[in-house]
Amino acid sequence: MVLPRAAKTQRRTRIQEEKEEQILEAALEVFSLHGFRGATVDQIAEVAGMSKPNLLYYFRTKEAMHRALITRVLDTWLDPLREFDAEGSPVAEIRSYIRRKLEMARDFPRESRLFANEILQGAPNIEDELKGPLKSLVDEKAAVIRSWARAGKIAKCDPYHLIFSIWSTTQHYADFDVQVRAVLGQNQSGEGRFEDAARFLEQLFLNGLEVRDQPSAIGHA
Amino acid sequence: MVLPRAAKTQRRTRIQEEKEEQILEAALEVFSLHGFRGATVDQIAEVAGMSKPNLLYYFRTKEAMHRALITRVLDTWLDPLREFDAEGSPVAEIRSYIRRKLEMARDFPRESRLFANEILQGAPNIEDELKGPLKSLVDEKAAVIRSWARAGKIAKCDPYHLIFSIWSTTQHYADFDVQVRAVLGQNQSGEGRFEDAARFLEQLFLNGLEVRDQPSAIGHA
DNA sequence: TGTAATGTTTACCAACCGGTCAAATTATCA
DNA sequence: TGATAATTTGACCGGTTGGTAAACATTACA
Repeated sequence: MVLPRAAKTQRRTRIQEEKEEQILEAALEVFSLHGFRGATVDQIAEVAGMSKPNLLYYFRTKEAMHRALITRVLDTWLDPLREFDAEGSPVAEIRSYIRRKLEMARDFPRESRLFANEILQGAPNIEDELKGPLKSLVDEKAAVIRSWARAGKIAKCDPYHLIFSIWSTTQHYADFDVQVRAVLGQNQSGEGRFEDAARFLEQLFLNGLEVRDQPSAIGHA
Repeated sequence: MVLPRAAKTQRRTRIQEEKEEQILEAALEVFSLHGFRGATVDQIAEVAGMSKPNLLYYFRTKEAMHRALITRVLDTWLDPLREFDAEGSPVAEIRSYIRRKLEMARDFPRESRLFANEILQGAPNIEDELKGPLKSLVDEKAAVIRSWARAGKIAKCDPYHLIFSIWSTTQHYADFDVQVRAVLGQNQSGEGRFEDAARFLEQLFLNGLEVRDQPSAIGHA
């Protein structure tokens, strides 16, 4: 008898595990580049090196593939924020958070783009996950940052917008990679690019642009 | 005789001008939400309120529509950076640049998303424009920023990454709007959101997170 | 007004889309 | 080994895609 997907109570075959991995890898490649609607099953099948019906044997629909992929990526994508430690030193925590997010942008740009594509197109499939788990996690960490600010360990600021700005600046190097390369030119596109970005972002977030000789000459509004 | 598009030497009709505007408006709506491949001509035609063949009478192909749209948007999108004035006060220039970019993210989110979609998908149609006009403009402004840093008017920093970080933080509020709303919840999704973001970004870029009482206690690396 | 250019629509096409089906092939294990 | 279940494939389907042809309607203007 044909079991299109492994029955619920049955454990997965070795082949199933391998092929599903293979498919999700290919799906990541294609979805991250074209978004959900722009990606085609044929294309994913070709990248995965198997026939379309074979692919659809493991994931019955294009949407099921996308869902599986998004869920997995979203989970690992939030790891750096989870590690954000309330007990640690604020400066060290923020610096290492920036560094980790930047490393993820460098090492997993496709995951970043997949996520960006999804959000950009209105997040039709993960709205619940954004309003649920994501919001809870951010709320929790925002409270930590706020307590640091209240204790005078860092400047007073809106913790949510701080988190947004760390997300956006770091992910920019994955999502807008083409633009970054085009602007920097070939000379600066090498490995140094990553270190330059890290150095700048640490400076920006920890020290700001203020000239240190004139402590408070620059007010705001 | 049928002239699918206005002949080169002929000036454009009133109807031509109106309809092309109407089409590009609809195209912006659809392309910005689904990207190039994800958008369909039928959909654009429906939003524009005309039949598909009629639409294709003004823009012969989907790609021509997209190209016309991207070119126009890219041009106005760079206006704020063009206004960046070498003669002005660094603090005032940076602050007003942030403010203007943020206003554009608020008032023209579709334009921002269109651009983000294009870059995200590898910028197949505007690579030349990125490496040409865009790079030139950024190079020019980066030189200004560097001269400010050399003159001690602002802290020394990589001007390119500074520009990237202003782009990313401000455009984040347009491109990732769904996520921002989900995280902030309904209470903070109103008009105050914009002002909060503006206040935070000005603080971040002009003052940094440093506590002023201990001027240089926070080193980097 | 007449008429030629411009604008619009209906009907249509070939290619491609996501997905199905039944037959063929391969792995598993008593 | 043999039989049963798991995997793979080619052929195919109805719907959608970008785009075309030609008839029809409207505008601009002498």
